[in-house]
Amino acid sequence: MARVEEMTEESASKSTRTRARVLHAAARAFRANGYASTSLKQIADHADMQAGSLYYHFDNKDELVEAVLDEGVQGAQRAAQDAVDAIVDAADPLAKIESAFRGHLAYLLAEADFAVATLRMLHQVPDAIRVRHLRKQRAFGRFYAKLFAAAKAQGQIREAFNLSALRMLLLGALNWSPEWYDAAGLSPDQLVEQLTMMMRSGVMPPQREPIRRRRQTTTKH
Amino acid sequence: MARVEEMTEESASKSTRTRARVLHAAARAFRANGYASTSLKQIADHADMQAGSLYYHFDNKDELVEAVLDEGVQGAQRAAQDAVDAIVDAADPLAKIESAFRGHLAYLLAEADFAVATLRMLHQVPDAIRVRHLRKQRAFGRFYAKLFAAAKAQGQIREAFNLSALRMLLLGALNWSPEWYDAAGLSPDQLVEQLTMMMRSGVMPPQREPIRRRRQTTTKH
DNA sequence: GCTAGATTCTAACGATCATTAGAATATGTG
DNA sequence: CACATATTCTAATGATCGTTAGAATCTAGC
Repeated sequence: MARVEEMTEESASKSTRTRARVLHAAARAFRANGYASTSLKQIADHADMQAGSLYYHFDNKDELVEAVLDEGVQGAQRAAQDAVDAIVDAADPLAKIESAFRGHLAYLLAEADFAVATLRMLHQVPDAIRVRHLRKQRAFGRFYAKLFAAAKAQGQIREAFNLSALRMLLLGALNWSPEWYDAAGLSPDQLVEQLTMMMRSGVMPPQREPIRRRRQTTTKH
Repeated sequence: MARVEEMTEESASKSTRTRARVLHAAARAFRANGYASTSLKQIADHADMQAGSLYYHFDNKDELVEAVLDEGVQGAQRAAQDAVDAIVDAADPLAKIESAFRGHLAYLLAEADFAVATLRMLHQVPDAIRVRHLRKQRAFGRFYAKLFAAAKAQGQIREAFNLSALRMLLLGALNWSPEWYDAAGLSPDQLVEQLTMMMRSGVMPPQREPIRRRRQTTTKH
């Protein structure tokens, strides 16, 4: 339950610190190879132990992977929540969403082992684990849903938008970014700025004539 | 090389048709369980054969998974390309992008076994396969890059946008949608409309005063 | 430094799985 | 029908891996 970062501090007992070391090793290995093709030996190698010794800290592979999943989703949620709490301007809900995105993406890119492993392994883990994990992910979804509902209530999102679809599209853009992000280009905050710039006002330059609405585009025949 | 749909036609030889059946079975199994934890027995069950018989059509598991990956990326690219070719209005590059999105997403949701298996397995397959697959994916990326470059050249995308980041964010939104899409809500085309509506003009209602630009939002302390 | 408890290691087990060789069967053609 | 070829099946092999039990080692408090 405690945060992984806390578990690595000196004050923690040896057992707790070793457990955290194993967890990081597991996250790294799971991120690289997925669930099934990551062997306990690989994890143990990363953690400087023998495979059998892992069983002193975790009952089995499933419990280990579930701990990684938990940290991945809860870490992202914590990062987004903290970023929202830092926004004081209650009159600008869109700014809260943008701040959540910044915190969220910063976690995705910084703690990429946990975050990416979590996103990638969802469909590889045993059913019981996936069901429990999806519950936690939906809680995270509700957190964002509230932010979007508030923005719409304040008139910052047009009626034409389906809030659920809009939210999932934007979160998809975020969640996918670790797959291609390369620091050589933009910083994480600059990347979020690209996303929020589009979200707020779109990509097109300001136009004089009313925006051309098109339901169906011209097609050949 | 031939399209999978063609391989199921009566005209094709028995071997070719069986190969297509195996490919579909593999896509379904790989989508559900990922690469490593999908056994050849599971694939064979879906295809009504014995595991050993698969080897008459494929040299090994790797060749089978690579065929699935190929179909997944090439099918999506074909769908997007065909949709673009159907647009006649060369003066509206954004309309081409939107049409590509429609074709692309339609494939993602319709041929979900291949498309989703491909997206999910990228990081689970052996290195050599992943390297080859990434090459094909980058070709698909260049296809979209040209569309975006044309839109910017025509002044449909503001200078402030980083074309590469914008493209990857939007494709991320698309690629992620099979993870949550549920036909109960919007149709695929309606979903793309939500995305393109945001892309063109953003979520905010038209405003009298100039759009408030904010690089940094107010934070506590 | 002795001792009990905590932690890690070693060595084996049983299960699963990709792969293979050869036997068995199906198919199309004369 | 007969035969060659194409296709599928059966059964076994070897490798990998999660898991376990018990021995070995380390650690903290007296």
